[in-house]
Amino acid sequence: MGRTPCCNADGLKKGAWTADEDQKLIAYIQEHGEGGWRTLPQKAGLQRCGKSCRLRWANYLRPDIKRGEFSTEEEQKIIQLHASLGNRWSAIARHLPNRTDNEIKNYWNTHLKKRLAETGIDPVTHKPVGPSSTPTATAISSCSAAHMSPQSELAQPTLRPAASASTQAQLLNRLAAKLAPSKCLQAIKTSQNLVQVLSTEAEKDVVDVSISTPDMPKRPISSTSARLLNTMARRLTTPLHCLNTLKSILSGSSDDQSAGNKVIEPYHDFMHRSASASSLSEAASDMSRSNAISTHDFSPLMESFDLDMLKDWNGVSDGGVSSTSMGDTYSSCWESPVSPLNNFIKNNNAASTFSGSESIGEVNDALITARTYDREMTFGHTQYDYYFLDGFSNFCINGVSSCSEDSHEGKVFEDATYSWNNDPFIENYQLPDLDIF
DNA sequence: AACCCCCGCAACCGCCGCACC
DNA sequence: TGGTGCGGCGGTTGCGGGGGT
Repeated sequence: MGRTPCCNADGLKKGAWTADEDQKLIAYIQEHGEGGWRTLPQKAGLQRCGKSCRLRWANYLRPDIKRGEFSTEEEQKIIQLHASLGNRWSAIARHLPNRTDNEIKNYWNTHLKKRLAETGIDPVTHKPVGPSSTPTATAISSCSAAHMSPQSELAQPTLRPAASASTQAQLLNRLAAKLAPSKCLQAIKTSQNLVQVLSTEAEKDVVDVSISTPDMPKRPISSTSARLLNTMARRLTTPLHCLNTLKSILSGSSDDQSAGNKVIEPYHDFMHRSASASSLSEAASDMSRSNAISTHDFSPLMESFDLDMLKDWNGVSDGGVSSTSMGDTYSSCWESPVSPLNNFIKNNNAASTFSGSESIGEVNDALITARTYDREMTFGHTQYDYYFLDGFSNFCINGVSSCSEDSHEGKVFEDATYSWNNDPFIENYQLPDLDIF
C-alpha cells in the first residue's frame, strides 16, 4: 500500500533547533495544546517536519522534563528495569518521573552499558560474562555501591553460581531485606554454624522446627509457621547461613492466636531494637523477653516468605490474574491469602478501587492516603508494586503489570532481582491507627 | 595554537500499532 | 476488511564540544 512520508523534505529544515524555533513551538503548544503534529509546523510557522516538532517538544521543551545528572537511585532503577524490560525505553521511562525515553536510552548507551561491561556483567543479559570473568563483589559494588539492595549485598560472595543457589540466595536476600538494619545483615553473613542443618534435613524432606535459644526452652512453634518453615527448608538444598538467626526469631512465636492479636507493635519494636542490636540473635532474644513477643505468631512473616516461593500466581492471589496476553496491561488489588492487609484494604477501600496504567505515579497517588511505601518488584517482564504498611511483614500487593510474554501463569521467580528504597518509609513511618491483624 | 580524536547527546529515520473510515 | 493517517518507539547518525598531543 505504501505510506506517504511524514513530511515533505523539500524546504524543511533539519538539524539543531534554534531558540527562535523553540519559542515558536512552545508558544503554539501553550496555546493549542499537544497533538496534530502533522499540521502543527505550518500553523506554528515552522519549517520543520511534524515529527521533528513532536520529538523536540517531547524530549527537550516539555516543561516537566528533568534534565541533567542521573542520581544513583535512578541509575540503579534503570539497571533493574532494563534487566527485566530490555530496551523498552518508553516503558522504563514511565518508571522514572520526568525522564524521557530518549535520555534514558542515551544514558544507558553512553554510561550504564559501559559500566556494566567493565564490571564483567553482560549488559544485555545482566549476567556475569563467562565463568572466568565472574565479577567480584568489589566490581559489583563499584557499579552501584551506594544503593546496592540488601539482598544483592548478601548475595555478592556467590553471585548465582547455580540455579539452586540463586533461589537460596534470593530467599536469604528477602529475609535480609525484611530485617533491613545493616548489623542484622552482617550477623547473617557471618553466621556459619548451621550450614549443614538445613541441607541435611531438607534431603529428608522433613525439618525439625522445634527450636530454642539460650534464653528460652525448646518448644514448638505454630503449626502454620512449621509448615512454612518446612516449605522453605525443602526448597533450600545448600548451606544456609541464617537459619540460626531465623530460629532465634521464631523461638518467640507460638500458636496462641487468641492471646496475641495486637502484633504491629512487636514488629515495629523488633525493627527498632534490632537496628541497635549487635546481632539478630541478640535482637530476637531481646524481643523474646517481652510479653508481646511471647504471644505472637510469626506466621505472617513466614508466610510472606512463602509468598515469594509460590510458583503459581493463583496460589498467591485469589483476586488477581491467572494469565495475560502479550502486551496486556492490567491492575488489580491482589488478595493474598496470607496477608492480613487484605482486611485493611477491604475495610478502607484504599487500594482496591484504583485503576490505571502501569504508571507508578498513578499507583502512588492511589495509595497516598494509606501512607504507603512502595517497593518495585519485577518478575521477568512483569512489574509489581508492593505496598508495605509496616515495613516488615505486612503488605498488600497492587499489581500493575505489562507482560511481554503470552502468560505469566506458573512463572518461576528464580531470576528475580529487587530494587528497594527503604529509607523514606522506614524513617517517616507512623503506625497506622488500625488493628489489621 | 592548531589539529585530531573521542564521546555525549540531540535529532533523524524507519518501522509498527492503533484508530478511523 | 483493507487502506490510510497519525503518534509512538527504538536504533542509528552526526554534530559539536572537550581533552589530548
